[in-house]
Amino acid sequence: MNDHSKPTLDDVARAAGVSTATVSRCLNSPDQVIAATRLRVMQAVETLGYTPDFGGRALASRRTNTVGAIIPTMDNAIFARGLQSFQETLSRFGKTLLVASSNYDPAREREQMEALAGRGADGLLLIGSARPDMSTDYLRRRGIPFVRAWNLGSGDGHFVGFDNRAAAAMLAERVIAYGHRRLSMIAGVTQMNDRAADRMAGVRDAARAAGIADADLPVIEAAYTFEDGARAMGELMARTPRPSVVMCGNDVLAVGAMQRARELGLAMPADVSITGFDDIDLARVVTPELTTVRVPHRRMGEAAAEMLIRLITKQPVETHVKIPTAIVERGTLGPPRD
Amino acid sequence: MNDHSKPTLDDVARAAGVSTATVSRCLNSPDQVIAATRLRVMQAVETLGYTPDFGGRALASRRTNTVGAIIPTMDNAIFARGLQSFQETLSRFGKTLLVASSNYDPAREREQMEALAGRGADGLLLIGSARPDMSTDYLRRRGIPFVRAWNLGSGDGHFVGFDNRAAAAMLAERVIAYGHRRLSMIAGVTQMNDRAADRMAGVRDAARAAGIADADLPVIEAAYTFEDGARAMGELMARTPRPSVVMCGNDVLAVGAMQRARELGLAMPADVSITGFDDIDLARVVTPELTTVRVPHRRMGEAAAEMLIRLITKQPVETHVKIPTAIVERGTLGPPRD
DNA sequence: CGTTGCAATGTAAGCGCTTACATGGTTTAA
DNA sequence: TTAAACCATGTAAGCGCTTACATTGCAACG
Repeated sequence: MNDHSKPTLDDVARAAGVSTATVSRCLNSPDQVIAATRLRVMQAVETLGYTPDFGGRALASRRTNTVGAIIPTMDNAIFARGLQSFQETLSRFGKTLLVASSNYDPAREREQMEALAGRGADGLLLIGSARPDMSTDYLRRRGIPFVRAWNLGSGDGHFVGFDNRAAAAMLAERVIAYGHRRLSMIAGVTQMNDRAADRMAGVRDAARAAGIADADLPVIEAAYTFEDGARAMGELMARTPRPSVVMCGNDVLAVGAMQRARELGLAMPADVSITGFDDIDLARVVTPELTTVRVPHRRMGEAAAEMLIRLITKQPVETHVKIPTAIVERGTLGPPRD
Repeated sequence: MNDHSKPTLDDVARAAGVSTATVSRCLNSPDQVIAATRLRVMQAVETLGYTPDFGGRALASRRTNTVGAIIPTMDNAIFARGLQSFQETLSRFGKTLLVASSNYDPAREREQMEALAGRGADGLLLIGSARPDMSTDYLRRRGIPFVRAWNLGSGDGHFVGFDNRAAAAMLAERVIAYGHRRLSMIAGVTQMNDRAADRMAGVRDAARAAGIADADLPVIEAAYTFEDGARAMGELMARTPRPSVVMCGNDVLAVGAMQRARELGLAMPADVSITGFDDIDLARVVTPELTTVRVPHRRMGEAAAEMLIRLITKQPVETHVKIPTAIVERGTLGPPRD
């Protein structure tokens, strides 16, 4: 207590007049220790302000009850919701979540994998499947189970996600059904991001099926801030002929685009229609409310957690869990003016 | 490699034909090892897919280069920006950030403290200073330095933040200067949240100074989602006489309030003025753009990181760093109709 | 009353790493 | 030529914990 370095199991044992084994048992399986002893030990723990050292514990017991998640960015709401329920589900199973972010950079993601593996993560959650094989090989070699979420990979491994391509195509079909022929798209950066790439591919699929020429579907890739969306919108609106609709790779970009549209004095959807993807809270906050694709993030987070736990405990498990999506029509999509 | 359990230092040493000490040196102070040996070791590391075990390393070296942050919630953007620059600054100093969230619950915060302490955090970032003394005592007893951010405490310890009370008062003065006399407020939950409490106190200060009766400043506390803000707005607008301005404890609540105002067919600022606090990205995305208080989150994050590092390395350090705030007038504040 | 069995506790061997110290080989200076 | 100095590497002792196994004490049984 007056000693200024942190107390150890040994200190507690000495204070309580028992062996370190007994203290350890008190903490980990209290019913193996008789009540009187337990009380004495707990009191010692309390007065010394003892907290077990995680490193020592992990080293000795060879398990950590920790799982890691590596997300591209914490800087927007896209992953927040899903991660939250991932974490809630995990904690129902007594696991702790460690979150790291990769900034959409595969090299950084790999570093984070090593950091989490080194910290003893029992399993990992990754976003999407666009990454060097080296990275997943590393996890396989270390025997660390992982699930990939937010999209549906085709190969080996475990996925819980949705069909970004089909959902985007469906939305594009709806757009086309409104009579739009001069489409355009603000996609997320597609490199090393299969969600963005799939959404772009889906829109292209639908356009092609409707006989729309590539020239009538200009695509600009933009990073993940309002700013980026706004900038792309500016470029798109400067084109002639001007697109009558701007389909965005996610809601953040869409809101950025709306911002710019307003600055340009363009009414939505009369002058230009805009669509998003994800249906985050933001979508219902802007005026008019955003037409977008609803993705059940909470459900996906839960499913991912359950899958990962089954993997860790070596229970039988599905490899591909598909989460359904739905188009939510609100105020930013309407027929073109002409 | 074909062994399915993770490789250890020993495996690498054996593969490279050196001792574990040499491998360790290769990893931690490569210049102490001759190039030829180093190359051999690094190759072994590579082919085995070795990653040092953090627990073992921490145990042996008694340092972790890890700092922890406990934030109330990841669910909204209020802390994201500041945390991001906190983390960037930290990583410039070779430290890793572990983030935990407390859900605004002091007991949960305490648990997280213990979890992070157990994981060997060299220091901690906490938000605000409303928490049981027991919690900070615990950190002091373990000798773990911590800084509190987002507000300015008056007591002992280290703080980097801004004067929530003065800033809120200043904004309220501005509101009053526009001619408003029937104020109202949607505050964050003030219990165990000094930011929310201070902002409320600030508004009250200004109202009192202007001779506005308490009855003309109804206050509703709301949690931290759009929904909560909208609900509170509904209640406020149902009162008679109806307040001419709604000052919100943060931008998220303000945006929720705007949403409800719109549903009620109220024009802003003609029918009702609304103000926020924080100036997160969201504030410039709504229509009209939100009048709010700008808080330099990035700067605060940096300052907090620097302070914490000085604390950890036992360099001299200021105890109270005040970050300035500014009112940003945009479109949601105007004179009252009458 | 001597066994047996069991429950509570102690003993001690590591878990994977770092590092003080020991060792041996090579260079340098006298 | 030899001692001193130095460098690269090895040896081995722990860091704080868990846990298999050993020990103890006591109740229950024949």
